[in-house]
Amino acid sequence: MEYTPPPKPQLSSRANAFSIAALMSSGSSKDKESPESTIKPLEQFVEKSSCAQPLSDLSSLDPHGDFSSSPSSLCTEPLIPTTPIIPSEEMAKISCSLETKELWDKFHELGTEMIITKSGRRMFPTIRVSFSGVDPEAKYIVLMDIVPVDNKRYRYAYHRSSWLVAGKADPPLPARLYVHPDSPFTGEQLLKQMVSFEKVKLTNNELDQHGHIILNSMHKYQPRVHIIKKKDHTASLLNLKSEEFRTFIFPETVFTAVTAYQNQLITKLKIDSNPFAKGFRDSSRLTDIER
Amino acid sequence: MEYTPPPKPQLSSRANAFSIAALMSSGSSKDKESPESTIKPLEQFVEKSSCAQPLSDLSSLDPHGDFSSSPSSLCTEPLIPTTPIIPSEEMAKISCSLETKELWDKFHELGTEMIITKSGRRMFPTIRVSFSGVDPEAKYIVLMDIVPVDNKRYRYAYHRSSWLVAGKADPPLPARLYVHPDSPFTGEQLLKQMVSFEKVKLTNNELDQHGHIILNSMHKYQPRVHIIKKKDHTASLLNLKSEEFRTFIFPETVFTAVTAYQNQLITKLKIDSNPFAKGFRDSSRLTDIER
DNA sequence: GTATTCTCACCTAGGTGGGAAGTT
DNA sequence: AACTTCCCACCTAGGTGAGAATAC
Repeated sequence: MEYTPPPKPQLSSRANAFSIAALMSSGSSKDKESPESTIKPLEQFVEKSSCAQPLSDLSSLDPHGDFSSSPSSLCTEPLIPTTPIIPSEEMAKISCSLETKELWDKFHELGTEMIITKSGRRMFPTIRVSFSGVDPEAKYIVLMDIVPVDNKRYRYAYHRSSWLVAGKADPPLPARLYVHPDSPFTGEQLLKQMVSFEKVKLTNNELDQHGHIILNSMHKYQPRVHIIKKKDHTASLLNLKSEEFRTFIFPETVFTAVTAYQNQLITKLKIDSNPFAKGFRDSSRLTDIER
Repeated sequence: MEYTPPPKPQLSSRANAFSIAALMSSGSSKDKESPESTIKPLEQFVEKSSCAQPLSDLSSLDPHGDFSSSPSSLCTEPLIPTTPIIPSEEMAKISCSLETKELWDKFHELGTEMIITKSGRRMFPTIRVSFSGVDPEAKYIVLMDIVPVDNKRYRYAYHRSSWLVAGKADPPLPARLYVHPDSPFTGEQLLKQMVSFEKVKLTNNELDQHGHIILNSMHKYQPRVHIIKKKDHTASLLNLKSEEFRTFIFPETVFTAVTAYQNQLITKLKIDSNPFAKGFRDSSRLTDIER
């Protein structure tokens, strides 16, 4: 039951918060303290997305609903953004697959929850993706963000073990991008190794200074993976328009942010599949007498 | 006594072995398995060094000899390489200081030893440097290597607690470069943050496949730090000639590679200053009775 | 009542030198 | 006799959910 990542070599990752400005100006900024004021809204990316699903279509709460009918973890279909933008022929070739799909599917069947804390909590399962169709000689920036699925707030009805709409969403929080810390990648690297977002952390602290992704508790979210082809001579935010984007969404990775697990089956699956929670597995807990 | 690095923000580092070819072709190769055959001899870099001390002058074994008379950890003097090469005006401005000088000095007084193992052992103390005089807008590759100080093999005379020459050096080993895994750096990053080589590992395994630095046991070595200004359009080994180099040597970081500590005072200083060895400090060891 | 925060035992992952055992 | 290898107890560093305490 414990989840062990497949043998494909992985790139390590380091926690890393980026503003678009820093990203574009240095090409590979590793500064951890990008000032909050320079972080630009997600929409700058969304408008250029080539594979972005209209998020209003993703609002099903039923864990056996729209998402579970998604046949594949490979996102290759160009979807219709509000302002349709056709990717270049070259970018259209790129595909991206979710390496951890099996485990995500198990969680998705139950209704995935992710803990958010003040200091930041990792996601489990981890988002790990592989790319194909990239140019081995080119350089790419790979990043992740997490966007609201709908405009609702939820609560969990323990007596019937299901999620209910509890009202309108809380005010939106500062949108943050998690640029994969090994960016920029060469296309050659992307073809050889999977990209793991294991170090990304989620927080409910609106004033977070660590660059973690800020979410509202009891709201439903969709992680997204973006890839940008980097041009060597682009060195400022102004050149952002000339970058080329693709956005990939894996519907089985949708989750509800919580400060404590609601569904006990989710707790059990986390304990059984996350190596760090091994101490809570039945066989290793001390009984009252042993203690 | 325990050494805590100063508060200046650090860049994390990841283990990383580079061939020059990979370094130059991708700009920032993160491939961990550079084929041995592509690793080029150190001399490609040495010939371009602007601050390389003639290593034959560094052969003193007496821990109170030449090195301790070195007045400063700031290496700014251009020294005379075999083929003198004048650094560009711009590169000549760069200076580099050893952030961990105080601790290195303590070890150097006793005669620093570094453990080498088959699987690779970290250095302690760690080499941590700060740069000044770099161009904030430029990109730099920062790397480290470790070169023999002389052509001798040594042994330790326990009864007199001193090192003796034991003969001629063993055959030289494949020279390896440790490119700092956060390379390339922007000049801006280098001015803000120190560069730490904490992840570099030393091995005595000539067939090492992990990219660790290979050393002969009972030989004396000098670590060196190199900085290369990276030009965006250079993308192959052929362009290496057009890169600009500076090399910095901190004589207080010279050490003898060993498979087990020889000088008990070195062991004691390691135990007292390396947090990972805390278990061996007097106060925390169990007596026979307690055990 | 519901949601959040905090501390804790219990893990993973991996860096230490000691010391026994092995090699040359 | 000198040197190397291997396993080990003991650390650092930090990721888990439980459950009590607190906040709203």
